[in-house]
Amino acid sequence: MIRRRITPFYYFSTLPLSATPSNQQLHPSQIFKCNETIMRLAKLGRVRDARQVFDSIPQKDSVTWNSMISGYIQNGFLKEANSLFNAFEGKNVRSWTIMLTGYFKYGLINEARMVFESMPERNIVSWNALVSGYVQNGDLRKAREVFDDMPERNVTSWNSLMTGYCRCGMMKEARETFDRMEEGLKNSVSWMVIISGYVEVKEYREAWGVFLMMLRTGTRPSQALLVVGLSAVSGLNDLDLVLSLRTIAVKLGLEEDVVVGTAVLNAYTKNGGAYEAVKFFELMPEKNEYSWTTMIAALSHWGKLDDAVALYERYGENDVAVQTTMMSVYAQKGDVFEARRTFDEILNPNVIAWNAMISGYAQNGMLEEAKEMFFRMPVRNAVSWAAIISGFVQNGSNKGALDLFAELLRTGSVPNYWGFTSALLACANDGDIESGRQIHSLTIKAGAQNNSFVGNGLISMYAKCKKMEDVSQVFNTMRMRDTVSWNSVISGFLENCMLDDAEDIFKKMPKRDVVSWTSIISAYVQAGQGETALKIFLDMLIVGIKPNELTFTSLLSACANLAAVKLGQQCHAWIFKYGFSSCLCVCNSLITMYSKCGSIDGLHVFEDMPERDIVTWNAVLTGCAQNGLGKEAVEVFEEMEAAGVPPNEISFLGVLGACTHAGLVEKGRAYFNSMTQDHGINPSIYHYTCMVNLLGSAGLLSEAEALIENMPVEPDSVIWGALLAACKLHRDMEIEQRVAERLLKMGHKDMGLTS
DNA sequence: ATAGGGTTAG
Repeated sequence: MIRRRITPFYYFSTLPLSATPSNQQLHPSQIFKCNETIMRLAKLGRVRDARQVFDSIPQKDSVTWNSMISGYIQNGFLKEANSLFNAFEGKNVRSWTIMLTGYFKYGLINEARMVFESMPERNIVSWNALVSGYVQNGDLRKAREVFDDMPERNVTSWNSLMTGYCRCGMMKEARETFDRMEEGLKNSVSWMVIISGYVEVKEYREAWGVFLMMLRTGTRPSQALLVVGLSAVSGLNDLDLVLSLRTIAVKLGLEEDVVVGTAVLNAYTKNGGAYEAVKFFELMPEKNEYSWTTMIAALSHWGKLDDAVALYERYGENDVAVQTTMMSVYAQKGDVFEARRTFDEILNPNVIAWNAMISGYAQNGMLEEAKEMFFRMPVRNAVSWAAIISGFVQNGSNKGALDLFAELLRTGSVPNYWGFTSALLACANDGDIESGRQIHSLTIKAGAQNNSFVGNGLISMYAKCKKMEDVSQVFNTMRMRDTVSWNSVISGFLENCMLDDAEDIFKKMPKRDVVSWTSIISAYVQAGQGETALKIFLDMLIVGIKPNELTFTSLLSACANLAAVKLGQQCHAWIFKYGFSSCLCVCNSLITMYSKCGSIDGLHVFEDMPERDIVTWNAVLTGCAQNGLGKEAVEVFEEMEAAGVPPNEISFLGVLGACTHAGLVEKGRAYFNSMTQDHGINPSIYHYTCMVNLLGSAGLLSEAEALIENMPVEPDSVIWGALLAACKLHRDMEIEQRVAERLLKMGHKDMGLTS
């Protein structure tokens, strides 16, 4: 919102207005200046001031009238625009065209069409405005109809139609239109529309192909085209291409240009060129808020949160985009108060900033605060809905999410597809088929059922509720079926243990992506068919799909279960090749795989890791313990504590097992006691079983028996079995007798074989 | 008066 102020004198200082009686003649150049003032004021949102100038002009020309009408339209005053239009006796084609675009701008398609029909004369610009109006309102059929009916067409007509196809993701039609254009007719906008259209639908190869085509025609790329080319390259994962575009930029004298520079920076960050990006950023001769935002956001995406903070402190200025990025950095660090402080520093927070704050709270489990912000924010959009509802879903409060969804319905708002998708996710998680069906019918009422996101949400919801007939029904009637839809059906079948059906769909789908391949691979891993999983993985490499971290995690778990260390090593090589050797979860799986295969190579992985989490430490710890390296495991545990990583339940299971192997009874006791005392973790039955093993193997059988008798959890057959085995080992007939009786009572006759 | 262009929230 732009606040209206009293018009300062200097706006009129060039005009003789205040001193001039309104009937005095103005020189044409003075009228020209007045007209300019009207346009400038309208652009600033100061329509009333513009109107004052308008009224004070004694002889208005057609530009004066048209500027004022257009000024009203720009600021949403359609009624005023219309009455001025009606009052204007000398209206010309331009006046009519302004009204036409005005009605289209606010979605009043019928009114716009009526203006067009009543026009006394039309030129090519009015026809183009009609095409573009339909395009902007998403009515491609009408746009095409008008385009075909036009008496003549120029480059703008063609570009408008193409823009329409691109906005609807109809790239085939867009390309046909582009190819139908005469070579000489194409201008830089035509190239831009088609290239950015491909980028929009993530068809970066195609986008880059067209860019190269353009270079071959000898077209000299403008600054904007270079930027679009860079955005195409940013999806291709090829740093050499970035370099080649930089070379072109140098040739065009645009290498120092901030906008081009920021696009280069962005391309580096999106292509995994972390080193290049940082170097380029530091050497940029001019940086603006866009450059800083891009660099900080990239650091944040790479998980280098502290570097992001450091860079922000270097920036030292206030800019909404930079601050918004920082809010999400702080939220990711778990420092939600710093995020809030940053938000409070923003002078005029926009929707994006509000949304960042909402999801920041939601990410940190502060749902009440998120909700408070949500209801307090001045303008809500699609993301606000998604943020708050999915915040509730992520915090396990599916009911809360659905209540919120209902509350939003009560406010009379019609949810958009993001709102629907989040609500459907809540139903899916909750297995709430009733609400799911209700939302399904709401999507149809709202005309959102053809949206691919909504459709995919419906598929997942029905799949989670085990309603596979409904899954098929939704899938078969979907208009916009994308790879995600196919993938959702596959994972639906897999969740319902229908591996054959899943494979059937996998074979039928037109375009398989990483997710499709990975889900089918992990399905075979989970079904215990590691060899098949590996075979499918090889097929995936052959067809040229780049695996992701999840693919490798699944694969490694297959290797681990097969104890196939050779294959595991082969995976390790692939992981290097595809650049996942620093990925936390992949490294964690590698460690687990090596230790389950009885190899110590996991320790090398561990040593080279740039960052470690609790899972990493536990993997090494239990790996050592399971491979008989009891002493080493204890060392790892101590190292972990020294590194400031608080141990969890699993760490204690590992270290207690290690103590048993190494015969460290005292140490084991101390760790067991520190669990509750120092870490506030209540020992589970498994921890007690570890203790029984520890005491039992040391021959402290009565102490072990007492421990079982006095523990706060119900003993099971496993823990008694452990004690029984220890009794047999140490030939303690008395306790063995008692334990055997206990086991017999529990209905287990031969527990001596366990443990 | 009609067509296009770098960053940020999920």
